Amino acid sequence: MTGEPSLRERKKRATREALRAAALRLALERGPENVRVEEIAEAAGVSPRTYNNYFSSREQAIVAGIVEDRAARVAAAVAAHPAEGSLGEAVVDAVVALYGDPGDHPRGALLMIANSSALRACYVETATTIEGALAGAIVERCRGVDRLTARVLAASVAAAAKVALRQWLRAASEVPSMPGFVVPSGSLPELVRAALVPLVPALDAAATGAHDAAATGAHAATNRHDTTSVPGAAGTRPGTRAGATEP
Amino acid sequence: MTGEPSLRERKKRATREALRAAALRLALERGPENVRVEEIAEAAGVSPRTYNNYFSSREQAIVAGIVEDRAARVAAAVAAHPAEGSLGEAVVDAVVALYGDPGDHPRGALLMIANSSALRACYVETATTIEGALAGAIVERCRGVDRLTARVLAASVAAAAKVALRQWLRAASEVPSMPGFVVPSGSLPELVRAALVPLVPALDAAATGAHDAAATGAHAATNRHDTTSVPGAAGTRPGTRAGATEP
DNA sequence: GCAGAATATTGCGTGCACGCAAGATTGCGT
DNA sequence: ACGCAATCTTGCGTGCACGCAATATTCTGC
Repeated sequence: MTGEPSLRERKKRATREALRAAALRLALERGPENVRVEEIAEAAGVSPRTYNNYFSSREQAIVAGIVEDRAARVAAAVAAHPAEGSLGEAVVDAVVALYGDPGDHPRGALLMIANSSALRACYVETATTIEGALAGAIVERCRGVDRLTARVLAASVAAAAKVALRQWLRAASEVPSMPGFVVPSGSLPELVRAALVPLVPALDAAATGAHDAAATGAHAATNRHDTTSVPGAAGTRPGTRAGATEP
Repeated sequence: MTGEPSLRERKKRATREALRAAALRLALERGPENVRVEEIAEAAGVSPRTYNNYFSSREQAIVAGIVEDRAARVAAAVAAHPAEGSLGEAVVDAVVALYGDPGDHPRGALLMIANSSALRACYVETATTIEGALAGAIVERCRGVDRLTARVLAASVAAAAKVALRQWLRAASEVPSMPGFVVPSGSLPELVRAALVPLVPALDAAATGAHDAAATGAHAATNRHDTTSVPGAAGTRPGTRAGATEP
């Protein structure tokens, strides 16, 4: 499925990986605030300018390793879920699994992220990565669902994940003594699941509404609203991500 | 209700307003890319450094006028909605009204925003402004709903609004001839409503689940999913604090 | 292989966001 | 009215993101 790895493609992957690794290593060694992009670039053997061709901010490279292939994984997890289950189950389980499996995280990485305000923001923001793939997986699983609806649901799921992440990271940041030194505690997967549960009705309703009357489950959430009466819904592209705005 | 506007407060409002107005005026006159923060600051009679004490990016000042008091307005709209209606209705109507009423927009403002990639991103991002207020309005309307659930629903609504905004802005940007000159067309309120509809089941389910069995509306969307029957779904971690905006 | 198209890398210049530490301004208690 | 505390403004310095154009590298048809 994944086509040929051309020379160019491999090189790009390699430099990206090198930058990512160097950024994480340096950040862990010297603290995230004491590492400059020039140093990351040098450690990876490219020019500083090239760095910004791969990552649009200093923090992205550091965080990139933790969240490398979220999009692909969540899509696969949704697709892999038994077709008998409801859409809500599938999506919730898939996303929970995403945050349940601690990839190859160097143990101090999450701790470092939790302690840096900039890294926290960047890390939370990466939850949006899954939007496109998740929307695709939803339409793939239940054909007939509106493209717009799928995108909305995917965006909602990502937003819920962001809320969970924020909550998790903040939970420990409010420790009275020792401000500025955060130790994330509690079960992140459970928190993510709890955050996603409120969206299950919406997911199931969309699924049953699209799948036609005889839906998977006997419990069709009655969806009175006709989701197809929309003027213009065109193809979509991921678009560019950029700066952080202050809540 | 609102206390006395102290001198300091008035001055801050004034300079903020001056910056906002100057930014919008200059951007409309000379095009958004041909305005530097130094000029905005000068036009407002403050130092360039002060500008960044009020707005964290160049685009924010330009967009600020269009979306000034979204948070307060949406909260008021939700609260003002007849209590007999469902939560979903209330929230959808409130948000649709937000984007339906074209405040005092100078007519070319939205057009300019639609044509500038940076401004588009910033404008779309402002949808998150409503999150906090909306979450507060939800818990205010239906007591007993989880703080976390309210935050998730609010975030989902904001995310849906963002999807709608993106779609709306993109709809015209894909005009074959004349790329780079966008004319947003179609009914934004309708698009927003369409984007929010898929979330109605989730909103109503949360409301009925929290409010106890006897739901508000006669036509309660039947939803069997008990939002509280999930391990750790409801009042899970003892750290669930709703509250202030995040720095 | 080779020429040319396509694409990636790099250096340079510019504007910008923001931490920091004075200096100016306002708020408040006495 | 006075002085102290709180807060805002400002200048300065630093690092950073990114457009642009030149250069190097890879791809493609022949």
